[in-house]
Amino acid sequence: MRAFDNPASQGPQQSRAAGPPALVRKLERFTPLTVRDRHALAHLLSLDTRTVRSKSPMSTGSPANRFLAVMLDGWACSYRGVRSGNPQLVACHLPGDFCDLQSLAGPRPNTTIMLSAGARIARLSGEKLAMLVRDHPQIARALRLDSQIASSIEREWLVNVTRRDAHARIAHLLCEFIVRGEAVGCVENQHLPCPLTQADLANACGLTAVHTNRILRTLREDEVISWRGHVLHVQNRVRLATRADFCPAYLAPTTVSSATDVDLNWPSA
Amino acid sequence: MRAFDNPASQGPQQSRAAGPPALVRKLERFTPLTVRDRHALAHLLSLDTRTVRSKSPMSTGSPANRFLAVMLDGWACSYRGVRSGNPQLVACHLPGDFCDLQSLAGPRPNTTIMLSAGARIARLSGEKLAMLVRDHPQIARALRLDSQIASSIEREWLVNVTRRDAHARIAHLLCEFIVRGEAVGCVENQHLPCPLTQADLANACGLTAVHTNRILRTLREDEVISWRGHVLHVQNRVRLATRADFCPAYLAPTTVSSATDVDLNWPSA
DNA sequence: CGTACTGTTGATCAAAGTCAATTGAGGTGG
DNA sequence: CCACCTCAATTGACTTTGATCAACAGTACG
Repeated sequence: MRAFDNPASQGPQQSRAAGPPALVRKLERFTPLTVRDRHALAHLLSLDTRTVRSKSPMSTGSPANRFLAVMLDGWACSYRGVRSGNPQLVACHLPGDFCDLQSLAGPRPNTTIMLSAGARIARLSGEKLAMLVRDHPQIARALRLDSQIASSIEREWLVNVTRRDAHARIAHLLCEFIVRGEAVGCVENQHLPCPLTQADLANACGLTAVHTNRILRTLREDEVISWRGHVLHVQNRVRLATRADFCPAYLAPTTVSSATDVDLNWPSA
Repeated sequence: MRAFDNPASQGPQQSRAAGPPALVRKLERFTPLTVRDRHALAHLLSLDTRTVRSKSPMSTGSPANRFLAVMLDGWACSYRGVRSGNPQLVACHLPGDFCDLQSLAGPRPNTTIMLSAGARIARLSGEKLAMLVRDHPQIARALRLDSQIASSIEREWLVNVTRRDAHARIAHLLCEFIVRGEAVGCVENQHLPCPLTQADLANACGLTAVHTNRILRTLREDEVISWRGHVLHVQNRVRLATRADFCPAYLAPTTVSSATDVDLNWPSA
């Protein structure tokens, strides 16, 4: 079996309704885009797409021909391996997310990116991306804000695993998923397609799969969430957020006066 | 007592010998700099400096007048507070490090940066930084690489607290400090000035101060390290690295072909 | 010279890990 | 279409790591 189907084929399970690409949808939350912006972006995301049938590792291209992946559909997970023990899940990439901007510069040591079954990605060369941000300042601005959020999320994960008990960790991660999913239109009626296994969830939270299972059980028994067939359903959002000590501020763009925004945190060559 | 002494004064304890600023030294490890580059950088770092006498929080400026701090001497720590419990130490800034590039865009929610006693910083406005990277492409390139490493470190901390036991966590953090310290010329004969308290160390590793203390004791008893008067001394580096499962790859710049380096991961406005 | 951190040690306890066995579901090949 | 195989989920019994509570010593600094 090939890992990739032919570029034109569709994944077995669509987790997003048709419409603008998730990335476009997300960026428009940050800054208004012109029709031209939206068009350019959508076009770029349609040039070189791939769909995987089953869960499989993703390459970021050869050293000479590196590319950046944008999630169109399905999820990806970045794992960081260590000598002993399970790999650590360090990031989840939902539709509309970049699979680690930094991977353009080269693969990170000891980390692998796994695509969920049925995931669809768009591949972007560095040149294409550079052209895009050069010709579309609003998109560039939105991308900066988005990448700030991505780094904010990584930081929150660190806080999550160190400062919260197992119960709150799981709850917090689920809250994050729901909010991120909403931002890209993946949530319908509190239902979010989520291809992670319980072991993944455990690895993200620094717990064992066994313990994670028990916690999910109590969340189910308390009718806070249910999780059947790779779909997370949040039944009682308030209770979930309370248990998680969840504060969504880290997922919102830092409101930046346009004066200080220009070109600062992203020095260009 | 004022938090800041007058700009020209020296801190009470110099942790670095005189010479080029730590930042210059660090950047030169990435890419060769011209005399002009070095000069511009050193000049910029001399324009607006501050020294604190005692441990104190650092502001990143008013919304209208934000600045970026570069460590010249001493350390800074970024703490992320949570509702219940100790703040989490999310990053340490050694001489030559930026105190969170992102802070230029605005303060991060719930995080505070503390300067160690005797720390000296240079303050950089966004405009100044933008000019610098525009006029000095080699510096810009080095800054990109450096910021990649900074993000790599944050990721490693996540792995550290989730995938290693208390003993290895502490050892790993100390290994990191030594390697980072060496890169900026702060280590002399395996001695590194380190203003952290045991409680800080504990907060960085997701442990309690009590437990951290016990672990430091065993490390001392085994003659792996000693830690007296805010100076860390690594007596047996191999043993420390072994206990830590330490692999310094994440602290080294990803070797990047110059073809893919340009302007990609740092889209400019 | 006292006040407030910081470091140190002991005793006890609980949260989460480990080991092990079983069930269930989805995909594969005959 | 069914038998089979693998992976994911589930549950129980037991263990251990590191947290918690408490008290005290050393040290820096105003």
